[in-house]
Amino acid sequence: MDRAPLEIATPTIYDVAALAGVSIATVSRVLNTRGHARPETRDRVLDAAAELQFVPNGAARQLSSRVKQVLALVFVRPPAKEPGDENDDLAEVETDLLFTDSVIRGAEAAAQQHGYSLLLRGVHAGDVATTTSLTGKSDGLIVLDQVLPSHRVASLAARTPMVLLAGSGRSRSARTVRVDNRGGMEAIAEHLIGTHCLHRLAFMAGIDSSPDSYTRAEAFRSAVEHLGASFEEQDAWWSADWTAAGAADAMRRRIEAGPPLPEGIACANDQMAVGVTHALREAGLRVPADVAVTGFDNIPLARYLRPPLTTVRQPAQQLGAVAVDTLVAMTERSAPPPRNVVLPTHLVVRSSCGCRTNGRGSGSADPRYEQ
Amino acid sequence: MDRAPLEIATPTIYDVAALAGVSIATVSRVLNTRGHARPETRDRVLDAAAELQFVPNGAARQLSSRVKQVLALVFVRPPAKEPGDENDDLAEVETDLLFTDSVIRGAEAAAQQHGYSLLLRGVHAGDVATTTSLTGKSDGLIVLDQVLPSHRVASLAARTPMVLLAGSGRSRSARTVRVDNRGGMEAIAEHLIGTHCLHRLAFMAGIDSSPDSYTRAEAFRSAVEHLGASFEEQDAWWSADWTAAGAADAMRRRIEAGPPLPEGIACANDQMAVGVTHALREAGLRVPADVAVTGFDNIPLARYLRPPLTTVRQPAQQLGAVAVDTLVAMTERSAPPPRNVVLPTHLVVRSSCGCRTNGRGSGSADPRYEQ
DNA sequence: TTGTAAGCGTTATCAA
DNA sequence: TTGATAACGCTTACAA
Repeated sequence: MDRAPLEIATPTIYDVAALAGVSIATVSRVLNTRGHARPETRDRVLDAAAELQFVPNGAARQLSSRVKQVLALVFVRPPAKEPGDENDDLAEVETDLLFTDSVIRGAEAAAQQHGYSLLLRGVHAGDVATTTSLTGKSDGLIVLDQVLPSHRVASLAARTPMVLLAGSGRSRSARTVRVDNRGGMEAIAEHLIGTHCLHRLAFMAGIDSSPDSYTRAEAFRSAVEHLGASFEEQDAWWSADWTAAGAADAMRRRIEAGPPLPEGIACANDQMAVGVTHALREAGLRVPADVAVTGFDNIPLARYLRPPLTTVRQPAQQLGAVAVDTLVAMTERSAPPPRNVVLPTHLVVRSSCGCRTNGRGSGSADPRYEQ
Repeated sequence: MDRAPLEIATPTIYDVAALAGVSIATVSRVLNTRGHARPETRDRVLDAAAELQFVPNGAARQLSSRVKQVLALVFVRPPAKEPGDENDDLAEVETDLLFTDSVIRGAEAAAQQHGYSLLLRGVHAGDVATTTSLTGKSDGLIVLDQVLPSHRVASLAARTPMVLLAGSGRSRSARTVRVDNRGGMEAIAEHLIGTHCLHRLAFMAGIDSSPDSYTRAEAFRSAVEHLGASFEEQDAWWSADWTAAGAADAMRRRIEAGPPLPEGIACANDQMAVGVTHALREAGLRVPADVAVTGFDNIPLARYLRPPLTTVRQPAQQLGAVAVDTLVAMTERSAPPPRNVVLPTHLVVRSSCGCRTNGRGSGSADPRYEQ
């Protein structure tokens, strides 16, 4: 308590050894509980380390042990906006990346369970240099969709453990983890057509360079046609982004173009479903009475929207977690990692498709109701 | 093209030097563009590095240069749920952490601009050990609210550059970055009382161990009383968490407890405002006609809710960015970092408070309308 | 059980 | 302009 605090800027293992009167090897062994030490020396070392508040230098440890205990996650950051209208744009960007956030969260949680930390890096699409440099700082790479062109993926994957996330799943060179987009959209199509007998359908897509968006659009279109409903070219709108605002704008334009409007609109994510609903309502149209609307993702607020949103649940956090598990398996060679993983999606039926929900009562907020 | 690819597991600077016929010192100089090299040797080195796809080992570089170019961000992860009802719980957890996600995003973006990566680590509240160990892997620490008890903060801050985020702002030992919670809640109180002449008000708080929640509750209560409206003990509900579901439950319980209900309910975040609105509507009450509801955060979907949510915008991304800027200033001693930063909040008036919004037309989706 | 010493792959300081 | 060579702080044989 009244002891003068030792003033060593940042103590090394040598300082601890000196204070405890042992060699650095002993300190290392004690601190890593490797080998056996006499209880007495053990205590001396521990005391010394505590007194100096010793924290091992990560770089040195990594260099020596050849293991970094770090996994890097690379994602695409939308290009920076002009300064000025900053705040509003930030809000939109935020919407845009909700999915990435969930993946990050899941990955971080899984990494932690394996004893790893997550190194985060947003890059511009195609930025090979920074992606590559992360290789030197981590034991393995998780690369989100759209970060690298496929030939780059191949050459990187040859040199370092790497998992490709949420892409088309077509890479031959890297392990891949993704979600069953196709199954989800087929379920939506079946529901709209089979249950609600809708015939004229449309799709609101996200950024058109995204395989996720493309796959969902394609799956929906082919399911719709296969089920005998129509899907006219005019009604395959492509919004500029994944946001509610972008979708609302696209919907307004479509409304101005004049009737006949489709009877049902499937959106590539939940935020866009919100935007579409908003625009329809502005124009005096009712959802779902006049037009049915569905989403994709099942964001937490989906069940509280009006009307509660029918959507597809995709396990975004699990996506990140599985990627980490795979990467750890590759790095530690503990178990043979699966080559390609496809996680299931589930239709979540609420009211925006036209299904009746007991608007009062606790029904609509009860997960059991939603299957 | 038809050259046999060199097979070196992971090439070092020695391999590059050998291939280029120079010393490792020269390789290092060329690659870091330090000092001058003859163009000819320069090219030889660059070619060799390219051919081997050389990527410097981060650990070695860090150890030698004493700079890691890594900033760590520590946040509290809610305790893990029991396996079993996994999916639904994940959805809730997700809601809960939106704020943290934004901070992370802002921090990552700022870090990147300074040339740093972000090391992410979720911990359980009070987990000193892992927090400390991050010290060894990074140049500085950003510690989110609730991670460490204050005496730990002090001792850690003495040993490593560190910024405390979104806390009470009371730490004497560490730099602090937070948001003007008080100003935001005062604006809400003034609006509800001054503009809408409401007299019986209530507050829906988040987790009660959170300084953010506490500060908002306190600020609202004192503003309300100062303005001559009433704030009765019975109506200071505390929901178990920050989620829509938790708030809906709390609201249902309050409704069951019987009238008189408050005329206005201020919530500590937007998600809870959604839950409160949902529960009120279940009970046949109209928002805002019967009860006004407000939020805090201004999440992207807020303007698309029904009714569009009156709330307080807080610059979550900027919070993370400022923390990083401060940390970098501390680490590089480039500029004197500010000791305590308080970022402004802004009232965003929409309709859930009782203000009229043109429900049709583009007004409600137009940011300019909202001040 | 403990200590000595050889790496780990860089950067950086000297000489040459 | 280049090349030896000494750190950097740790882990880990190998000896004692």
